[in-house]
Amino acid sequence: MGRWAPDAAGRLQAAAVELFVDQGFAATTVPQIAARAGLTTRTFFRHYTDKRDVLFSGEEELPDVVAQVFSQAAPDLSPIDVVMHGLQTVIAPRLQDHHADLRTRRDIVRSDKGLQERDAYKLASLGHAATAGFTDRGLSPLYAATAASIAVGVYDIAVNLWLDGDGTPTLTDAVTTARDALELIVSWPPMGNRVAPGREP
Amino acid sequence: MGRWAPDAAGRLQAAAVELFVDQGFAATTVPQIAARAGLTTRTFFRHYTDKRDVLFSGEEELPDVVAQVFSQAAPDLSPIDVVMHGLQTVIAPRLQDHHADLRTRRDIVRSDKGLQERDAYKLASLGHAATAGFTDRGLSPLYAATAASIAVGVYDIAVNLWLDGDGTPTLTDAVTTARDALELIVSWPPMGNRVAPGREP
DNA sequence: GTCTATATCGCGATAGAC
DNA sequence: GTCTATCGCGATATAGAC
Repeated sequence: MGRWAPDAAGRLQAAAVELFVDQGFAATTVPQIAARAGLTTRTFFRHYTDKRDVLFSGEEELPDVVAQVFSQAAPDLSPIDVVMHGLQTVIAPRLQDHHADLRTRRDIVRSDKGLQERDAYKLASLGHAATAGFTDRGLSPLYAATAASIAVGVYDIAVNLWLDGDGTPTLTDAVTTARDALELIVSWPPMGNRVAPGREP
Repeated sequence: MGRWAPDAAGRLQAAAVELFVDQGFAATTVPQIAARAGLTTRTFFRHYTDKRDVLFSGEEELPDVVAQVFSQAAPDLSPIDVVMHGLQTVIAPRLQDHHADLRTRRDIVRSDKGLQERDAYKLASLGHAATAGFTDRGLSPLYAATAASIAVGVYDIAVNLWLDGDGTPTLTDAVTTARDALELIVSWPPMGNRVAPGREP
């Protein structure tokens, strides 16, 4: 392509993030974004379905990535180990080099309710993909949904834990931390069997 | 009797649901909804912040309900038991008489991506409220977020399980079923090679 | 209640790339 | 030529301002 400057989508995204950081998401209009990228409003909407979408590009692949995780996981792994295997070997490597960008993105998302909605939806979509993957492995709908819910929870908590810090510990470490927390909460000693009452393990 | 027919919000909601079922969410305009309720577009937006909001009224109270759950729970309950106690004694009773309406609503929500986004956001908001509740009980941020994630997962899975059926088994039964599934998945006997090193079973 | 900004999208035209 | 990305115009509806 020669008539047009290359990577229109990328330029639009860069322009959008700059403007969002600078003047806020709500105060930024699509015409502003398009103008800064040297394009028209109409072209913006050809690359992104709406104004929020510019912050979520690249995440449409995630369902495919999830499918890839399940196709690679050994058939005799426990559901939790499938989750851990997928997060450690496929998801974490995709994110770990973008700590700063992801943190900037998280700050923008947190500033606007509409973006938080889209973010929550993307997480739920991940869950649906995981449910399908577990169903393919032979789990019942109930167990598949449960395992997927755990997967989404561990992923979300781990990523946010990782973004709260400066990148170390790594996302891989955070995933393990989140899984350990999950197992601890689920196996929290009932009040009758508690050895050391009142102590948070 | 005043100058206006009573329960404008209720009439708007009823009109909206009828139109959504009839012609779909996207194809229904706010002026249509308002006209069917005998009101103006402006009045619609005085009662609901946007077109989607008409399907989510009554859920703003949920964070308050969650706070109520935590204030009522015995201080020595395990996190999971707090979740179970809250779902069984506070949440389930509020929903159990609206099986048919909630199912209609779920069908509408599933028909539109924007509604699914709002739905996912509401669930995430519940999670934030639960995180705050667990933090108030003295849990660390990590454990509070983990317990809240479990709470949201059990709630979501239980409600959908309940709505998949005809109302029996009850929502209370579904909550127990969801918790049992969670414990089974988490304690699934390990069978394969571990990806993450250093874990003691 | 009225007025208006602006998000969103359909349609036809255009300008190079192959 | 055909294909694809872009442009320009315009229409509609949401949503908020006055």
